[in-house]
Amino acid sequence: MRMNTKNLITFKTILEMGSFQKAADKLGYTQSTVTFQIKQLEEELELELFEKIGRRMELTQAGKDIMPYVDMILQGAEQISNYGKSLSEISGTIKLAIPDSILIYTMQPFIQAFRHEAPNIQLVIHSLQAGQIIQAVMDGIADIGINCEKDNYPDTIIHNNLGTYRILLVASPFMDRGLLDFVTPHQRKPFSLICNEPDGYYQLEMNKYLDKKDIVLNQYMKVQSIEAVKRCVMNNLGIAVVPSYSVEEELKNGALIPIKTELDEKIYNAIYVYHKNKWISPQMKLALDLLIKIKADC
Amino acid sequence: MRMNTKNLITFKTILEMGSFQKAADKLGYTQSTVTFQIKQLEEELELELFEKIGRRMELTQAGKDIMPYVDMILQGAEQISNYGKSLSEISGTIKLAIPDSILIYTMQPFIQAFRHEAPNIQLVIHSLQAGQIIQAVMDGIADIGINCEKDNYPDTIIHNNLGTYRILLVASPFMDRGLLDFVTPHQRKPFSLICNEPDGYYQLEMNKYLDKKDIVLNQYMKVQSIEAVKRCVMNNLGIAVVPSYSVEEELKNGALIPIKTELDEKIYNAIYVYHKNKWISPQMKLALDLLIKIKADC
DNA sequence: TTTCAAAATTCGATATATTCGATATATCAA
DNA sequence: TTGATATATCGAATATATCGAATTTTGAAA
Repeated sequence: MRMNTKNLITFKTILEMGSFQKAADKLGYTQSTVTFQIKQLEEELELELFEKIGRRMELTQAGKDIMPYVDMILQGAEQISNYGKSLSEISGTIKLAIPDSILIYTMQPFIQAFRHEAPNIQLVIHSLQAGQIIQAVMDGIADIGINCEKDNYPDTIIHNNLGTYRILLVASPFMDRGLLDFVTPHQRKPFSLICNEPDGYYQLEMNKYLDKKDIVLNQYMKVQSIEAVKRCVMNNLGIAVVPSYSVEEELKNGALIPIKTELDEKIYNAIYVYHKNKWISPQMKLALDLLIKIKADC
Repeated sequence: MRMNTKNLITFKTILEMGSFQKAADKLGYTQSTVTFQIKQLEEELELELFEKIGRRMELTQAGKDIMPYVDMILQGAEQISNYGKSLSEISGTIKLAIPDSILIYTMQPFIQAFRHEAPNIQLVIHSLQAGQIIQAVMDGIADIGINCEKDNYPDTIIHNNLGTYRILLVASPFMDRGLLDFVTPHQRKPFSLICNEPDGYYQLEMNKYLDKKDIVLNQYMKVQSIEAVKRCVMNNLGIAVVPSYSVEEELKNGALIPIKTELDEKIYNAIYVYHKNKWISPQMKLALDLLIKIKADC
């Protein structure tokens, strides 16, 4: 039952970095020290943690099974080391799983608020395929996931809606209205599609739609930010695909106009999910509280 | 964030034993080693754990505050060290708080079953006043409490009924029926009150009743076990106060007869309680499962 | 007040544990 | 086979933990 956090941290670092050598580099040890520490840990726990598969070290079943308890120990140690510290001082890590690109924009207010409230908590963002989010949360790879699906969760997963939004195609009000028919198929359009993330979710959805309709635009134009996208569209440099919430203001005051497409009705949800059985650390509580707060502000 | 279980165990042992010296004795260290370990722990955690109040070491507020996390760490370590072991091999401690004496009898089947299933889990039984049970569970002094009250629990406490029973005054069927009026006040009875636990709950309740009625018995007679009590009563050596469940068989076959008192209607409950926010370790789960199983068997 | 006993602390000596650096071994791919 | 990559082993240097003896602190008894 004798055990120390140093060896456990080395153990976790090996899993994170993928090799003894890289863990040694990260932790400032030599590789032989890491080998020694793991051997010592294995003796202390009376368990084999790794087995050599070829030139790779792989976690044994026992190693996988004890992970929740290793985390329990390290979490406990982390909480103690944060004792008495204010929100702006506490450290730790929160791992978010977010489906590729699209939702980053939605999450911006959250990420900013989080960094502001607790600058020392490391916010690790895994960008994953939408289908892998739940798995990541179930496996404990991510503490919190952001997902699009509204239903169909296993009951070990707690989920809450953060808001709904639509994908819109927008244009400048000075654009020739005759060119804005995006329903009739087989067209060639003499203007650009402006975007900031060509591989983003909106973009891909819209591309699929345009492909299906065989509507081809002049060229693609990539700019830095979604703000830049909007300004370009307002200056009639082309049209753009945007999430509805990002252009609400401009649609209201007429700086931008929506283009009718058959994608109009497509509604998306931003849902945050986390594992039911996970201990909610103060760090995680802060993240969840902020998600709810940001939602209320919208 | 560097920390080891050795120092934490020493820390916990000091609290348990009440002094550095006793902790050193228990753990097989010298006193100076314990001092060193605590000093080291304080440096690692960057916290003062003890303050000298006179010649006594008292836990600081910080010391109290971090206890849940210390427990979290030691629990985690315990689970790892139990990994792969069968139920009969796993170790650990479960602390029960039981109101003085009375319920020990009711708990006997549970205690036996528990010892049988997991002989290496130490079952610590705190005998407390009924009023202190909830507090003990809330303070984390006890993992599971057994209580008599049916309602009126704070919502941090989970409670479940284990069974109900009554207090009975029993006599031999050969006893002169004329002597068995325990309702009319101011009587002197020419026989003994037999009991095995003079300070037990039943006994005290019955004493109160007899005092109020001013019914005085010949003498008190103390025997070893509740089984002995029953045998004495059957042999007409006197009468006894017993919980109803312990004499069901004898009442049915007529070996004993109930004496009518105004206590007849008094119903007691055995309720087990535990803290909602506590992590339910496999050891604790076993205890809770057995409590439910024993209940079902009754 | 003085004295005593029960605790905790300090400190030097020593045994034990940790880390490094160099080298050996194993595996895969070319 | 050779080169690249990865872990294991071993001895020496260093750091840490423990003990035991002497010291200090404190409350209570004389």
